[in-house]
Amino acid sequence: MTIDDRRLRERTAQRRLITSTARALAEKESWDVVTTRRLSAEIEYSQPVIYKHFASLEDLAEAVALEGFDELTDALTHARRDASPEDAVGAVARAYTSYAIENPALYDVMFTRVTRLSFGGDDAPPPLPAAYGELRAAVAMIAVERDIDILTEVLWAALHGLIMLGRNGRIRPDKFNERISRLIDQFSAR
Amino acid sequence: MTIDDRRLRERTAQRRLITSTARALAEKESWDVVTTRRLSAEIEYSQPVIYKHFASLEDLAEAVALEGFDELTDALTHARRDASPEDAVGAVARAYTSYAIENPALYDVMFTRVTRLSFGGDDAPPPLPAAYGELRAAVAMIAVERDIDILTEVLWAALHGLIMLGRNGRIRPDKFNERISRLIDQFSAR
DNA sequence: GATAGATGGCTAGCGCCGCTAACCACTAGC
DNA sequence: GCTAGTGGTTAGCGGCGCTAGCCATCTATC
Repeated sequence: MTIDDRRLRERTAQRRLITSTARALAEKESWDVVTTRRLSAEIEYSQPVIYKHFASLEDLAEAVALEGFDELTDALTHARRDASPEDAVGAVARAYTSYAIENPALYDVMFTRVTRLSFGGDDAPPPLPAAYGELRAAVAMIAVERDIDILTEVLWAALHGLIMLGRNGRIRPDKFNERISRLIDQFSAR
Repeated sequence: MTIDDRRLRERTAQRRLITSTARALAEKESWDVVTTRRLSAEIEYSQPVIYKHFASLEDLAEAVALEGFDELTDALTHARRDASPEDAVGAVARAYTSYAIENPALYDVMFTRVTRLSFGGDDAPPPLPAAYGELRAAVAMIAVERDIDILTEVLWAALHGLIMLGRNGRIRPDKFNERISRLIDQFSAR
């Protein structure tokens, strides 16, 4: 089966070439330029090759987004592990926003471009509940008598909102850290 | 000058026909179907007519978005006026989310599709700071010793995040009111 | 080692998109 | 009644996502 092994290896390598090139291109320029023609030029294969791996450009974006959720979960896990229980929420929140800011195009595809991915149902891809779980575990440290899930969702929404509004110039570009601190303060209260 | 008057009237009427048709079409189906061809069919004029009013489809979307900010400001103003000072933040927050949920496509174009609109600079179109001002005025009622702008920005981000995450199935579809209540509670603390 | 089939990749093209050039009918003013 | 100008049209350019159909090369069988 070594021949089939090699073929599978080559196939997955080509798939990774496509996703990583798409991601890099989006990060370097924008998702708008990630077209099948441009992408095929970047990977030095013709357009139909892309469709051997993904049924549509939307599917490709979804695959990239899932990679992002894996990475994000890793970042949150490390942040939580390296912090004391009472600082966990703050550490995780800062790790979350850092990741979003350092990978704007990726964050964009994770939360704005791809809308098919759902966190809730039983059919949710594993990386999504995993990322949520990290956030939730940190929130649990300070929840006291409050509903952990409600609190997690609200905190998450606030972080997401700060990132999105900040990105589009809807709130002042500076003062980002002040806002995060204020947010954590408010959520630690009571 | 009655002839020029009539011409101006007809011209602004046609412009309004375009923007309102675009908005209705987006709300009925999606912004994806608001193409120059489809839109021209809906308004029963040819494509180039659209370009007599707007330099690009992006400009048209921007015009629709600005209408949205005007309406949103109105909604917030009324909510604040009809509430007691201590309930103002909650009332405005609920009015904000209601407006977003009742006009999903419009909210989408205001905050996601159109990214050129900036709130901060001196060149910001009036409707934007106006909407922000309403939110800020409500927050001022409960700010006590906290920085009003920081607090407003964080609250706004949280509302925006709740709307966006809720819309894409990233947080549980029910429990929306619980989250808003939790948010207001946390921000009223201290 | 020749042959038949499967595999990986290509070219070409369909129907759409945003946007524009060029033209035409009609209106308004002298 | 002629001349401008205005409001509208048709036709087309380059680019888009996606697919049909073809070809070369590699694999497995005899």
